[in-house]
Amino acid sequence: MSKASPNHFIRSIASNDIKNGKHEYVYTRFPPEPNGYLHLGHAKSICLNFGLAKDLGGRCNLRFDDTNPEKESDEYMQSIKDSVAWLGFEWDKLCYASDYFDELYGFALELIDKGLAYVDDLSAEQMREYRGTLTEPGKNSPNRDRPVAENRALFEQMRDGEFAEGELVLRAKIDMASPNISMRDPILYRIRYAHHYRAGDKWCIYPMYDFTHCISDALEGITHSLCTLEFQDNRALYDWILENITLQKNHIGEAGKAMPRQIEFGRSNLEYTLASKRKLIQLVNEGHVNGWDDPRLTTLVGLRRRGYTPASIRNFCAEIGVTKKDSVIEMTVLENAIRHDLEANAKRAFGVLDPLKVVLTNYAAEQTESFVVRNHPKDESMGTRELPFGREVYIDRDDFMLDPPEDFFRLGPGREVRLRYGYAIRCEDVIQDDAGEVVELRCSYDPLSAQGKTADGRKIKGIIHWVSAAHAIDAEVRVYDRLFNQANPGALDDVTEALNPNSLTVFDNAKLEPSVIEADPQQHFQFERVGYFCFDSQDHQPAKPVLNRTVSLRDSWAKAAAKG
RNA sequence: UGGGGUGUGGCCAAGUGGUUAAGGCACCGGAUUUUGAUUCCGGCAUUCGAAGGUUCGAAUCCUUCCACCCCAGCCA
Repeated sequence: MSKASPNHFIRSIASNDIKNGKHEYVYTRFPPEPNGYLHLGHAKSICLNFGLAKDLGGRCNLRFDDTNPEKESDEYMQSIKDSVAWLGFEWDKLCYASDYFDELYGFALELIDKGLAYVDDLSAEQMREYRGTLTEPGKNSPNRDRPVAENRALFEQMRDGEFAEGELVLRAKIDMASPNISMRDPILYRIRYAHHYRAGDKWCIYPMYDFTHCISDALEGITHSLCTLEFQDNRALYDWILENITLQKNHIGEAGKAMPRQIEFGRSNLEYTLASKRKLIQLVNEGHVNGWDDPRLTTLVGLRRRGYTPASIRNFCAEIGVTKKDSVIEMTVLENAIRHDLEANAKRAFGVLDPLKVVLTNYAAEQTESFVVRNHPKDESMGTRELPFGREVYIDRDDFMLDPPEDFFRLGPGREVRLRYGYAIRCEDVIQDDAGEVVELRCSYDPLSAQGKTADGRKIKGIIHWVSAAHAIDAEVRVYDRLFNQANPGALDDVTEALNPNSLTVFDNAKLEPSVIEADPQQHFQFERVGYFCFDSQDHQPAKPVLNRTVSLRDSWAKAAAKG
């Protein structure tokens, strides 16, 4: 269901603003801080911002909100650019808040000159005391009425490096008694002697988010500034700043006939996953996962490595909607999105994860043949391939039971199944080792059972996949399960308590049909009856194939079996 | 207990005073099937956080109450 742009409250606001002539077109921005890797939550924001602009004929910038040099890096910035592009979006302009540092400084001076900002020397602790509490108003700083000229001189000295970190800050002069704590003389600039990954060492004062963001929006001509719910209180400050500085006409932008409007939407969390950067870093650093792109992570790089397609993530985002309510999405929604995409677009192949050897005792030892099979059961344009067959084949251990129940349609002693696209076989003998483990099956095949028919017209209910032993390619296949066994691991102080010990299962003796290895390494497969797979982007080599299971196929048998 | 938000089926989510409360995911039936997949068809909220009220008529308007989330970084 590639959803055609569902309507939601932000879309309604934006299209009304165009209809009413408030703006000529919509102009949005996706404003990440380059201090970590993007995850599924960011994908929602990316799809919202870029999608809105695309659908309404507007534009969208990628803007790095890089005002905190100690946490930001070029590596993160590059990765974010890659992920946005990978998701399939093109930014109108690539912007950096750090490119506005000169202008921002100028606006700060304007506020000082208007008596709307002052330099304060209260310590962090004192400032916290002066700020008051949720229920009590704050009180004015003794520096609040410092003369304009002095403020200006002090601020310039701050910029010139004449003070130590933490010694002075620039504050807006608003209202220490405001019930909205964001308005209690918020800090606009702080001193940081840190190297900025883009601005270098040019500055030792850096603007705060609230001061930077609204002005960046205005400078770019952003019409709709979309952000998450926790910024609702900050909106008053956003508006206050823009109302109190002098923007040139072109600052409001070619599109903008009015100031940008901040609109907040709810975050979406996925069950059994983590979005907190801090906790993700812990998992990476402590080695619980293998890097930011571990396929069990819902980082965009992780999902990509796992085999999720950009379209599936876009569809997922369309599916979950945009509202003013934080939501918790079930894992099946994401899985449905990728299954839906890959069902239509992935080539079929045979792969056996846990091989059990089957010898066809009445098939000549030297004989081989091959079957021409379709790459997709419903899409002829995906072509055909040749599937080699011989006396020995591998089947999946799951497809055999020593003492199967009646409704097990697969192989068991004396039972008959069809090797998909090939012959019907009957299990004549089971070979077990000393420990009782089944190590081989001796079967007879019915030479008259090709093409899905049988000579006597008997129906064969069970159909299983297989790989010719003589032609099989050895591979390592990694099968993933949820990383956590609790729906909301983020609520835990120590997320490692909720780690699922079985989140990764390695099948290091998997057998694949030979056509798989000839494929484009970017390709996605469906191993019939098993799931969707892709080559691992880090560890795969043609001589030593490594694949990831993106997601299993739906399995109503397993579901029924689990229910008992 | 200050301010800002949110409450529609298991999870999302349409709906903005007028016939039986969209749709997706999940779930339960059944059909088709050389993937126990896909596809198809059917079922799945007398009820919209609760209680009052207005109205011929309310999930939609009013009142009160309840629950949950966010805000007291020189983070974003």
